Amino acid sequence: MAVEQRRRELVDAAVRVIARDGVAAATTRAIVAEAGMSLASLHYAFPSRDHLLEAVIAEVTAQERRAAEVGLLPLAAGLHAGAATPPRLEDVVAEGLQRYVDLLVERPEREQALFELALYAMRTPGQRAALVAQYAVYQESALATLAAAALAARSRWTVPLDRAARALVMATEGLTTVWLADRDTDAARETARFAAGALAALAEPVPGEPTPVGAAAGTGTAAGTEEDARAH
Amino acid sequence: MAVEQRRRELVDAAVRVIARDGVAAATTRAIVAEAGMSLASLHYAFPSRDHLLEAVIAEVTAQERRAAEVGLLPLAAGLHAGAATPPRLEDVVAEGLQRYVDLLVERPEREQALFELALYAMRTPGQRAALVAQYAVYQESALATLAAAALAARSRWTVPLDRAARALVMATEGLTTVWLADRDTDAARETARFAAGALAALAEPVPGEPTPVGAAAGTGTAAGTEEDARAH
DNA sequence: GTCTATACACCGATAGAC
DNA sequence: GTCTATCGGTGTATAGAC
Repeated sequence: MAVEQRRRELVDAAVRVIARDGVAAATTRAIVAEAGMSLASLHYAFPSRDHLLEAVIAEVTAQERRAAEVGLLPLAAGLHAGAATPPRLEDVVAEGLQRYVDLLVERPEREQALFELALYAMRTPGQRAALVAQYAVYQESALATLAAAALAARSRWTVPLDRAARALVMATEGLTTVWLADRDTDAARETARFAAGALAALAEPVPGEPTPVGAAAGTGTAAGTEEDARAH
Repeated sequence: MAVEQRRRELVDAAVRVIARDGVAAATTRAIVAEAGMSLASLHYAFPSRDHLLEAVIAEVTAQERRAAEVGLLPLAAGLHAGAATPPRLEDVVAEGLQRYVDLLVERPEREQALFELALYAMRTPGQRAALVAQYAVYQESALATLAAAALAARSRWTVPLDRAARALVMATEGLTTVWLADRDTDAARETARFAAGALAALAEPVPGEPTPVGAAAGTGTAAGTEEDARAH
């Protein structure tokens, strides 16, 4: 087997173990058992466990990026469709955050694993770069999402977009942390709506465009917005 | 030595080790070395490492509660002083969040340790109760702080207070997570101000009271607000 | 390249002398 | 109550046969 292929399989196996049992349980033995190979193969493909985990962080970061890009597609599609009365920005953002909560409730292990990996990276000297890259992806995704959302709602941001994006990342991280602790989904949805309103207040309608009248909730066209903003 | 005293010393030692080196490094041996006692003493005072860590979580939770109560004092003092023109609620909340950022920048190990303990509790079956208690304290502290802040700013909340409190907890957790990852203090302060504005929008001035005119920033009387909201 | 076997350190927990 | 000494298990990493 090619070394590259073996590396990929090991990383995938490590991702599964970490999601299921946590970083602490992701021992070299547990990972090779999951991958169905021998212990020595791991040290042939990677010089150490830390190097393998570094590759794991890079891989999940890349996955987040892909998920964010895919998540933007339905939003872009919604742009072409409804040219008459655009949805309210608050509703677009809220819909996206609700989608994110769906994702969170559906696969909490993934979010928890991402947190554990981030904390592991904070404690491990050589992993800071990987950690920074991870959050840079969150920030970029949030930025792209907010830009697309404003376009869909015929609005423009009244603050520098990176500031709004950072606020969205903060909200998503906070939402995740608290939900992981108390598992109160209803409360999380409420808080998500609050965050959407707060973010939407940072934008204004573009003049000379058709403005949304009333609550344009449920148009459905602009769905799928922020599962990407943080994607996980 | 009394067993109770020994337990206290072990818990304190464990807190120091965890803050310095993380939960994974808080082995029984590392803890007793920090406490300056023998390995057997730990198992005399606690039946297992997990039981000790449970006591650790309870202890830091109690510390958070005390920190929150102490943090409310200056706010209450500010109430008596400035009866003329109350500060704007947004400024009161912002000031408190800035204080929290100060705390975060000053002692990041503590915040990181709290996250690690929370994740440990999520993974360990018998520790869910301790985890829920931890976040209940955050929620209570946020609630008390927002109530006091509204009083100081002669305002009243237009949404159920527990909803606003949860939003504050979310903001604080998100602020912490992102800052721990990227260490961008300026961005954190900016985001904190955004969160303060968003929260203040959930309240309105109490009619028949003197309303604040202009930006009443820098009165200083209502300082020390939310280091308590999440306290850590 | 891939395996088995193993080195060596450290883990949580306990036995048993004092 | 407190200690030293040690058990059984598991961790990462490697040696060496194939």
